[in-house]
Amino acid sequence: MSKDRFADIVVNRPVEGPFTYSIPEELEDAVKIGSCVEVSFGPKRLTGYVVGLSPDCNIKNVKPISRVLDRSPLIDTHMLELTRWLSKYYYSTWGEAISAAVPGALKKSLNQKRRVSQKEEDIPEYIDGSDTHLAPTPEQTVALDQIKQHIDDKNPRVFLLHGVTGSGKTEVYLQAIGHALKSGLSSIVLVPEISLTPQTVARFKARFEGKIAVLHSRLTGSRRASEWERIASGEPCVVVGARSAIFAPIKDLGLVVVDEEHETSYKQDDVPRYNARDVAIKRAELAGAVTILGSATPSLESFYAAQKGRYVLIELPERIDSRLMPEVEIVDMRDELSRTKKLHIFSASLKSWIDKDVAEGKQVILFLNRRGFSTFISCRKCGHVVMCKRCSVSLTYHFHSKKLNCHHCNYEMDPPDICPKCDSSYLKYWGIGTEKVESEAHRFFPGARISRMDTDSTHKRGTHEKVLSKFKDHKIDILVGTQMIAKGLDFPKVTLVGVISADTALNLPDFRSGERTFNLLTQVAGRAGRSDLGGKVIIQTYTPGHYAIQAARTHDYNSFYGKEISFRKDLNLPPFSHMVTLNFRGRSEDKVLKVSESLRNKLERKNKSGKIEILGPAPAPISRVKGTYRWNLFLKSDKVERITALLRDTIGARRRENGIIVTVDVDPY
DNA sequence: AGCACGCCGACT
DNA sequence: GTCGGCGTGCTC
Repeated sequence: MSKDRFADIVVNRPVEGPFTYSIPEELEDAVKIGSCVEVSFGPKRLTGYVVGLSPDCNIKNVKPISRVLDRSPLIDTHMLELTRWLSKYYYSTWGEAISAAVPGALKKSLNQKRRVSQKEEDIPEYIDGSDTHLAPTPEQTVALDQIKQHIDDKNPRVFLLHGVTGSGKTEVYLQAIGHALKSGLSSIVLVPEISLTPQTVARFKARFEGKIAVLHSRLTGSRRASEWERIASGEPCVVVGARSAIFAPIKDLGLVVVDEEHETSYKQDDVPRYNARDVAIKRAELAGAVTILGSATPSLESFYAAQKGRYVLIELPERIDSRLMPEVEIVDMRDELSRTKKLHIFSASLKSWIDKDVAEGKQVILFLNRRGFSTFISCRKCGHVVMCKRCSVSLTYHFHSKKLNCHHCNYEMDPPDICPKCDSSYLKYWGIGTEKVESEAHRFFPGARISRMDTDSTHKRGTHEKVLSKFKDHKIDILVGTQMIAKGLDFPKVTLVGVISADTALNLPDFRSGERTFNLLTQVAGRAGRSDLGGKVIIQTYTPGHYAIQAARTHDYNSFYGKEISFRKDLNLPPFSHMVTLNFRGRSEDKVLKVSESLRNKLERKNKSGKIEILGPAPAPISRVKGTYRWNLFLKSDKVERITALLRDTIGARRRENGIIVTVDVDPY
């Protein structure tokens, strides 16, 4: 066999490769498939990845590889295959996909001296002591038997574990992971970034001491690199991490767990715009590993796949301790308005429940999905609304800073005394945010100890933890907050959760608003009644009849799913189709519109089979941000590949069209 | 993505 | 006559 003297290399740029470079003799032994190398690319020196080797090439002016950056390849052939798939599916280049899969810090630390990794003599053996486990319920036993069998058979099935908080999903994960470890197989556990807390990690560490590797986005560079290398060493282990942990360099993968699979934080918002849940399924498929998706409120996509038999559905219907679900009361704020002739933040029912619970020494959470004091100010004479100069959104009044603030570009200004349009002095502050809820709570419940938690209140480091621990110690009676307080927190003395308005999420211009609202309400409601004290949830809304709200009241996922899926079917929305969003951005709205229209026409002409539905251009939900205009095209089809093929044929890897920035988002979330 | 090249409008 | 706008094309 002749020597491989040339290497195919991809780079982290939006250019389709690979590009061929020659291998200098002195690098012959070091350049392998998966190697990370430095090459001169045009006028620049870039990091590239070797994706192929060959003895000859037919390109005239081949440049040599400058140097090799790693000792042994960072990426194995499985990871090459996965990133190749990812780049095709999510419409990025291969180099960009590989770059997303290899942590940046690792690339930098490659050439630094390595410390000899510490010997880990004190690792206790994996304890399979069933004494530390809760006795499995019949549902758990059935689920586990199936999962274990599939792990043993290297059968890459996807299991959808549907169960409320406390139904024992984590126990199923832990035992499945334990089973994989016994066979020498590693696991990856994906959790949403916000859930990657010391408490979560501790739960896994307690069971698999010494075998846990944590990949957190806030790990320092060297720490991240050392975790990466430890995983790559090949010892069976359990990787716990957020989105990018799906690329952990595990050798023998037996199981991938995606907890809270419906979470939007699994979607990366820059190139490559992948969804870690779907990458997880693909990775498991390539490795012959089992995937477990877990959620109390599965995404429509996943539940539909389970209904169709593509995934195995496992229902864990009861709370493991058979505690009752909290009672949910819906308050129709229209009645409230016509009865009192005034707009109150707290309905009569919510107010009396807060009074009662605080008096009884219990705790209350008040939830509102919106920061600030007043969400907009407008003129009573001419109707003018004070807007951000650069964005198409109203400015929110913040009480503590006494400023108007744009929630999109963070622009800040002093509130005007007179209407900027007609000079009248009849400016009225409208709309409620968490600040207003907090101040009204002080007014209505003067004896109570009240705190607020949202991104405004927790800017200073540590404030977040301080408020939470004060709440835990019951030094706070009423906690007001945004979704920040909706996730996973377990406060046994919280007996009442008030949702100030369920309508903020419901009225967003997005086909997933119903799903988001149901998820959010279910999540928030789960904060109440986590002890024998019981729980009560009060949801205030102007649209009490909406099925997302009604289903949240009865804790009935199936009823929600039934309504939502028929709506999706009627409009041919996911999961009945795949969607790709094209976003056009530029300083001239005229040009943005022209470019998007001309691309629409081009796509229309090439869409000969008519199997792709093209919608738009339509202004983006926030049509102007920081002075740039944004318009969208929506492409729908049965298969993503049909759409991306059409795009490759029209715009290729180009991300700019006549000076307008074009971004492609596959399966937007 | 950068960056060079190249072709038409308003300036010393 | 040229300076410079951005539209187009290339990177092994």
